[in-house]
Amino acid sequence: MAISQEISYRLERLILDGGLAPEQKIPSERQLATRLGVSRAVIREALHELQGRGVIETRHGKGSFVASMVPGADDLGEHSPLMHLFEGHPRTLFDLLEVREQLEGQAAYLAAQRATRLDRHRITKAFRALEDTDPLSNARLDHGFHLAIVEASHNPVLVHVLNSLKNMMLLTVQASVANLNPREEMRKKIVRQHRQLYEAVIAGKPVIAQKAATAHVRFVSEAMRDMEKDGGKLIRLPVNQEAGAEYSRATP
Amino acid sequence: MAISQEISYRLERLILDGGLAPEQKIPSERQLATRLGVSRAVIREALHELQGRGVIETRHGKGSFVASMVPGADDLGEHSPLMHLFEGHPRTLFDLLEVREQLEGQAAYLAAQRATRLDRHRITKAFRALEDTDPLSNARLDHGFHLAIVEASHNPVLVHVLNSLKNMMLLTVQASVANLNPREEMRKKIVRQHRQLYEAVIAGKPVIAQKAATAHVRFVSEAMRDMEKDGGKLIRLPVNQEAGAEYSRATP
DNA sequence: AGAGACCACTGGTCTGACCAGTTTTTGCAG
DNA sequence: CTGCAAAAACTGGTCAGACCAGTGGTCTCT
Repeated sequence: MAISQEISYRLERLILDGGLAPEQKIPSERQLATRLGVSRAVIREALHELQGRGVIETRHGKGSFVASMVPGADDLGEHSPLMHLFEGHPRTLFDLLEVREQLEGQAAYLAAQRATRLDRHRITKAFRALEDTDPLSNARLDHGFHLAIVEASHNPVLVHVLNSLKNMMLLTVQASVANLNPREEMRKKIVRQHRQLYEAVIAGKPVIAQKAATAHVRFVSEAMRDMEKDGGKLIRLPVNQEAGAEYSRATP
Repeated sequence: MAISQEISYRLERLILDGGLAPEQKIPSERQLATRLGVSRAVIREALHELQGRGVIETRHGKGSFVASMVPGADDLGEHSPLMHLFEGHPRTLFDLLEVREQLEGQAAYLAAQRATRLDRHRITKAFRALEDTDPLSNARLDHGFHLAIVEASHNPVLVHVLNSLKNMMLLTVQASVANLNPREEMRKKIVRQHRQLYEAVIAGKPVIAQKAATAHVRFVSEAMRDMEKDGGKLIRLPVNQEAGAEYSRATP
């Protein structure tokens, strides 16, 4: 098999397995060439192949980046993959949460089944960090906790899809906790939900973990819906890559 | 835009518009380079892009060819382009199915809840078409049926994610039915599962519909796992053709 | 006629150079 | 010291020419 193919496969595997997060920059062509001991031409051909598959995006003068959406899915268009969904559809956020509810549940289920000792350690660490922190920096830690569980599911597809959904959410409104934490009473409920989820996963109880996770997402979802109904506007972020990119970078 | 991109687009349109037939040979790299007045490197990059998209296939010493739509008569089965997903990491396909199982279930659940009269009509139409058809063209109809249900969920995110997953599957192996239908006994089981799913959705029974959908995907998944265990090769399918393309087009 | 050497294709890789955007560093002027 | 513009040091994009490695036809010699 051609070297360029092997390289493109290796890179794709790396990305699919979650080794490289969406929006993350991959090494420069010259670096890859040197590091893998091949010419730059081969690297370029491999990258073009991944580009054709929609796995990466390349920008002149900047570099190549892991595509933000599910690989193989994008129609390779010029504009952002899912932006058309957001035009004047107030439901979209809740559509996202609806799907997330399901997948977070599955992730929790699988994590309770499959978590290794290392996974449990990571989850515990993330949970502890989340427990004793000021609400301001909570968003990132909240993400870290859920991410640890998702990764413990040992399903790279699940990791990738949920990561994509989370990034999509960040493009529309700020993460859940930032919107809800201001209300002390809600904060307590969420903390309790986190604890239930945590304990179920660590104890290896799939069904309970799944229910805890779905209940948590649903709770957040409904809380947001209530907020919006009360006229409280959800915090909207500018629709550029900044938020998502920075968020990704900050949570490796 | 990069020249290599322009060329890849030009070639792709040429192929899709019928200017080049499947299995037909594409001019050699050196010829294209001379004729288009660019270096051979950019031609190679453009071709690799098309290769990544599954539009063409390239064989050392022979040339590049428009990808065939018919998977049957391929001698490439052994070292097929994307089998790498199985080498040393045989889980990936099943990771996909694992997630699909969950989401198809949710889609069925929501469809049973939310399907409008028009949705039911569409689903019924797709189901009827699927019922009385020769197994050869089944793959497309199978997609159509499931798609109708997913769309009836009225959750655009769900539609998009499932579409993505299905496209990812098409990148690795042909859709379920094409691989399983050859065994008459399995075909019957699948038909029965489809009927159960159909009736539950139309009858507006979410829980039953969900169970039918997840059971169906799981059945297919396990059947594929068995096939692979038995040494049976899964059939590969070019990406851009028929089922995949139509599936994408049908989700505006 | 058959077998094998040969040659003219094909794609695959390498090298090193230069062009074109982007970001960082530098260094001078205020 | 600050501010800002020039310069340097990145990034990917393109080009040229060379050589290696498979494929298939031809042509000769037996």
